Amino acid sequence: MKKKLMLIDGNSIAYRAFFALPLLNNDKGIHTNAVYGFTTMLMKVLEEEKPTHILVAFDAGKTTFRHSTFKEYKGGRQKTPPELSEQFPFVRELLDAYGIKRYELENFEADDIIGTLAVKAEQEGFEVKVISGDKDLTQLSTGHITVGITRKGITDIEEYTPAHIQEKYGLTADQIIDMKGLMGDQSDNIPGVPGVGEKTAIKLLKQFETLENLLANIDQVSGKKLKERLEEFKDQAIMSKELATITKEAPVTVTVDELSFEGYDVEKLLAVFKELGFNSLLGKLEGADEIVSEEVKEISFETVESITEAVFAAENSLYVEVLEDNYHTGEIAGFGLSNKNGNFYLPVETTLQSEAFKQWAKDETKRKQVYDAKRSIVALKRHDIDLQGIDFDLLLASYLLNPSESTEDFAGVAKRHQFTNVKTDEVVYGKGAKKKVAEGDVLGEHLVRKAMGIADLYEPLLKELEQNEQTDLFFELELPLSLILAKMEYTGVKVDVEKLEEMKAEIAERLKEIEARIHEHAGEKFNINSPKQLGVILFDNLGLPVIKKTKTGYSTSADVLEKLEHEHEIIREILNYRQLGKLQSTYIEGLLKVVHSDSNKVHTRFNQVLTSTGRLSSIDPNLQNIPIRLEEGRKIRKAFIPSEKDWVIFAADYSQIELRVLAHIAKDEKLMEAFTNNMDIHTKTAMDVFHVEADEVTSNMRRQAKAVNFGIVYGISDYGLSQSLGITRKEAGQFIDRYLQSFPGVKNYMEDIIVEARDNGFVSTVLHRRRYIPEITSRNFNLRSFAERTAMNTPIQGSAADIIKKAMIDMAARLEKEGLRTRLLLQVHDELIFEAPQDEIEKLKEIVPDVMEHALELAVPVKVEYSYGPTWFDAK
DNA sequence: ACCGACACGC
DNA sequence: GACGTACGTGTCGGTA
Repeated sequence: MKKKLMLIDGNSIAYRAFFALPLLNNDKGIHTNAVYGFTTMLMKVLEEEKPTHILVAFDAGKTTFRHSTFKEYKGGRQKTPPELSEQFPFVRELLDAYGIKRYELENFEADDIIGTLAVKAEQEGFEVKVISGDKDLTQLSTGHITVGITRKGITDIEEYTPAHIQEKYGLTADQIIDMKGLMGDQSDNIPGVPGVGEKTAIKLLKQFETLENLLANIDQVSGKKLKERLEEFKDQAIMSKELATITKEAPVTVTVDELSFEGYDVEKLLAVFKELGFNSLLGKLEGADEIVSEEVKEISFETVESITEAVFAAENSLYVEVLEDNYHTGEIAGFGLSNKNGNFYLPVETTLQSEAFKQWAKDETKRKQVYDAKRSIVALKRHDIDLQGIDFDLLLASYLLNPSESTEDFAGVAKRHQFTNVKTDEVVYGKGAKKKVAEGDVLGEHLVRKAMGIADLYEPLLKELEQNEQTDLFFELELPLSLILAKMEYTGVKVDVEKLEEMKAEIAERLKEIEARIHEHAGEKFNINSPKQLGVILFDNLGLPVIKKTKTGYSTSADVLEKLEHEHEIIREILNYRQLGKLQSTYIEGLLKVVHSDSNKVHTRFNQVLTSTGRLSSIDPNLQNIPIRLEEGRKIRKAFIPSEKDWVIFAADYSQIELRVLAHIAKDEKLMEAFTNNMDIHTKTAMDVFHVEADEVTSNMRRQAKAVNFGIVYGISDYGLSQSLGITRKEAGQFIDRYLQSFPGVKNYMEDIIVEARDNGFVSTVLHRRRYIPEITSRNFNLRSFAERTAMNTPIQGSAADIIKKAMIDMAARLEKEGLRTRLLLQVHDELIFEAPQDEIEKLKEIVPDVMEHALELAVPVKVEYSYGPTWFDAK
């Protein structure tokens, strides 16, 4: 096996981790963010690189040999924050548990240790991988030494090979130090030549190759000022280069062979992870599963073969297990039940046939606490069992307490709330192809533990909700909504399969023709769906100009192709091919795959516990992204039809709900006035941003205003806006500034909400939905900016989600009250789609807008538009 | 089995 | 001055 040495710059990675992550505390009040970041980075690189040898190098003491050259070296640096210093002993402890050697050397920096060992190892035939957060290290890169520099956060690593350096800077790795000599390095207090930055340095080095050669030929430099500067700071440049040069001859006392890595000691490492509170990482430790799973305490439970009323109590924690993700098709595997009578395992066959169970299930006075109410309801409903009286959903409660935490498996959710007496599903059932229902007692015990977990967490989670003022949000909004969603999903949407088959045949024909023409243009056959092959055809063979690159090659995305449209006829064909191909594979074939053949219906699943803003998502099939924008795609909607003869599809959507919410939250006078007067909001925005009258707003101005409004609603950056408008970032930034000047109330809101997020650590919606935004205090500009946009955007998007959710609940109640047969089928973020009997249309025209518009009262009017027809396509 | 590129909706 | 820039779902090709 090839020997591979990994050299990690310990100080640098710890620093990066510390500044990239929010200040985490473990339960003992020790800060752990740097250790945590260090660990995640380590796990990732061990997994990816599989090194045979490793060393983590640290800086030793304050002074190094460089200080004798320049006593100000690294001067002006801020003191290491105590919150970070206190973490270093834990980093060392962590490395020891990993069985990774660490090393420091008096008078030398970690860089020098790494440089020296890298060269030694390369000479001994090793592949060498260096990991640091400091770009200086890239100078070490050679054919066998690759330097990985952490990018965003700490686990995203950019690989610097000589080729990559050449591509990025147009320089060789050796020239990196010449560049540093010229431009200096503020963080190390290396002066360089004042006025010379990266751009100038690269330009000069391309011409003169080395600093020495440049300084010997200053007369050939163009630019008077530059010449003078180089002349004046000649010595300083030489010294700077010297400071930036990593020595490859440090008196390192370890040999490369001593650094062999034998793999970590699982038990030791587990102990360290536990001490630090790294619960989320426990599961990622290979071999840890067995150890973790051994730790659950013993429980006793009873397997109930024949159910009588006596097993149930007034309050019951019930866990319904469906192993498959898709509970519309997957079967129930069993039940766990926990109440004051004891802990019970109810095997699936007997339970589903038990009349006692059925009666208990539908008795709403018998209270049930569950995990994932919607899943439980639908799974039971398929067996004609009506589950009523649910007054707690652990999954839903946990989501409301922190929507950013993932909710993949019971054990993970429970553990977050300190219930650990349950194994993960993966441990019990296995994963991937090996996943299967556990046998009798093993299954029983697992399900009982889950029921016990629900029982255990019921009170504490209610209390937490109460403390967050989220009791109403839980009981009045999300829990009732889950019942409505269950019904919608179970009802399903009827699909015109014949229509889809027709479209499939027609599109297949057209695709074939386009494909032939594309191959004709290209002069050869290739896979048009492969961006890689397409890139070769367009940019290598046809020689079209390269607009954008991805990290794997040429970009062939639609925005790139649109810019090339006039360069070659093939482009138009490819765009058409893509459009039709998307329709065919995702929407026609994809939809046909998930149609239930007995009913010709699709049963999506709405994920109620996924997004951090409070929106729903939809899968299997995703019915929230059915095409509408382009006419060709919109036709897909013709295949969505009512499930009963002579019924119609009735669709109602909120007009500009997010911007109305913004007007409400920000109390912006002009925005409120615009909505009160029922103005076209994009035209109004254009008038204010461009300072023109209504009749002077051109279509282009309106288009730009619309994009700005879009940006406000989705929290995009100036860069994002520049991309969508095809303008520069600077211009986009100016647009945003002008917008904010035009709507000072909005500007104030944006400023205030950021302060609020910083003070509280979270932002809230009108119905007290929360989203924590720890990165808001990050010292990393990117993370912080992103967090700020999140803080601005979440209350807007989240409150809009609150409103439509409330409308769904009110709507269900209203339909019930009016005795209508109309059924709610879908929610698509700002619209509700129903199927309805013809004779209820007139009634719906009145009540649907009424209910939706008054779900929550805002400071501005809320407007709903509706339409209906024989298919979803016609409801436009 | 997983990742990146791409494309659809809001 | 660079960083890398709404989210969620699904398909495909390419590689493991």
